[in-house]
Amino acid sequence: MGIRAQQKEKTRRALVDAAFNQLSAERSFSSLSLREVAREANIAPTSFYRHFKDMNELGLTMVDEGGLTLRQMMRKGRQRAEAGGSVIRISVETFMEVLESNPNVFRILLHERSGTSAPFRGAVAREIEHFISELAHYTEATANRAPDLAHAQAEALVTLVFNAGAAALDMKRIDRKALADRLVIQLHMIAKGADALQNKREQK
Amino acid sequence: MGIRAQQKEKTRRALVDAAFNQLSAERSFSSLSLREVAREANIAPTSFYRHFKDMNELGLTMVDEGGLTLRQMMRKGRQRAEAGGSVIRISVETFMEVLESNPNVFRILLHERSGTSAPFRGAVAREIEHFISELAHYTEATANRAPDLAHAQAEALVTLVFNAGAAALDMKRIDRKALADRLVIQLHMIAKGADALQNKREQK
DNA sequence: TAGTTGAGCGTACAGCTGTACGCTAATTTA
DNA sequence: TAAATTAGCGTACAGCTGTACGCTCAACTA
Repeated sequence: MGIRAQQKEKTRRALVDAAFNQLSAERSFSSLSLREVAREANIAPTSFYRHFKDMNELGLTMVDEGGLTLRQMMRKGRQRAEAGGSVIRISVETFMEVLESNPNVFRILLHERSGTSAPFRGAVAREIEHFISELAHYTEATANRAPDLAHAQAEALVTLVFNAGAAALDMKRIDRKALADRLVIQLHMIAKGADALQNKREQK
Repeated sequence: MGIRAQQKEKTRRALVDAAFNQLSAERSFSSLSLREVAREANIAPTSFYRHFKDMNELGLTMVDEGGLTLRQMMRKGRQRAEAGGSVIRISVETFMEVLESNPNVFRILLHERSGTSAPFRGAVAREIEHFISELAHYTEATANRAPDLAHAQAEALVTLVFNAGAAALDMKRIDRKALADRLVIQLHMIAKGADALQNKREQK
């Protein structure tokens, strides 16, 4: 890659990172201004346009990175689960770790599901949908679950985990522990309940 | 109440209603400006201050009204449940009805859990927490459930229902039906799972 | 090597924002 | 009835926003 393209990529990253860094409990992506992001990236406001058409396009890029993080998390979780132990507990632990090291990636996925443009919301929804069906297939295979049940189960699971994650983002470590424990219980409920529904069907 | 106080109350309502009316999938509360709200309420921007210190205070008022709606919903659900039938299905139906007739009340409770001030987020969290523990007590009483299990169950339930509600808000009616059906399945999973966990404890 | 490309900059502008200040006129109080 | 209160208004201003336009000069291409 030429010197020029290299520098361009570097600036682009600076913009994306600047945007991620400005996210916090009080600051949602949709409240960021183009100028703020450019400022944080040490770039003239007008130079922003050399990289993105507008803030929305920057946002879509960030959502894509969020999707990437989700896929990496899924892989990591599976690997750990293969080594044995409670799948639920391992999954929650993995999630909490990933959450802690990428808080702002999750802020985008968790908190930006309204108040933004339709394409943006669609992109977020698609990433999460993708994650859910990947999980559903996994459950279908390992627990021999009917497709519709597997999907409902996976969706419930992801909803609970992500919601807990959203709450955990702005908590002290000690409160997170309690939250994680309660989450494990809830996931157990779902697993047991899904088993029960599946058995009931098979008896018919 | 004097003529003066009456008129003041009327204007205040106009402001609150104006704010609610401006909410939509693309427009979150935190993106509303004081001037926009005043404009929609047919009031000079500076007159806003005769009623609220700032937008934040208006927001807190709106959250309070949201809490009121939740409590009314709970009462309505209980009444219907007493008449018999599947509690889960009745609850989902009630929720969907209330959601449909107060979409913007729910937008505040569902989508404004970040990107705003700490007091605001706290208020939203408190309303939802209140709703959860009311539900938990109900379950404790009717299903004779242990307190911690009842709370975990109620929390999971509310999380799933509210999340589904958030998704339903911007869906066509036909998609809502499918969503509601899946939600019913998920709630059944939780109920069955909670039963199973409770029984397991009692056997020990 | 000569010519082209393009990332980044500075200037400029219209449009929006929150809010300070002082006025009016209707209601309330004494 | 006279005085005090106050909801609502208009004007004004500084500070922010997105973005149009044209320049520079380092890197690339032929």
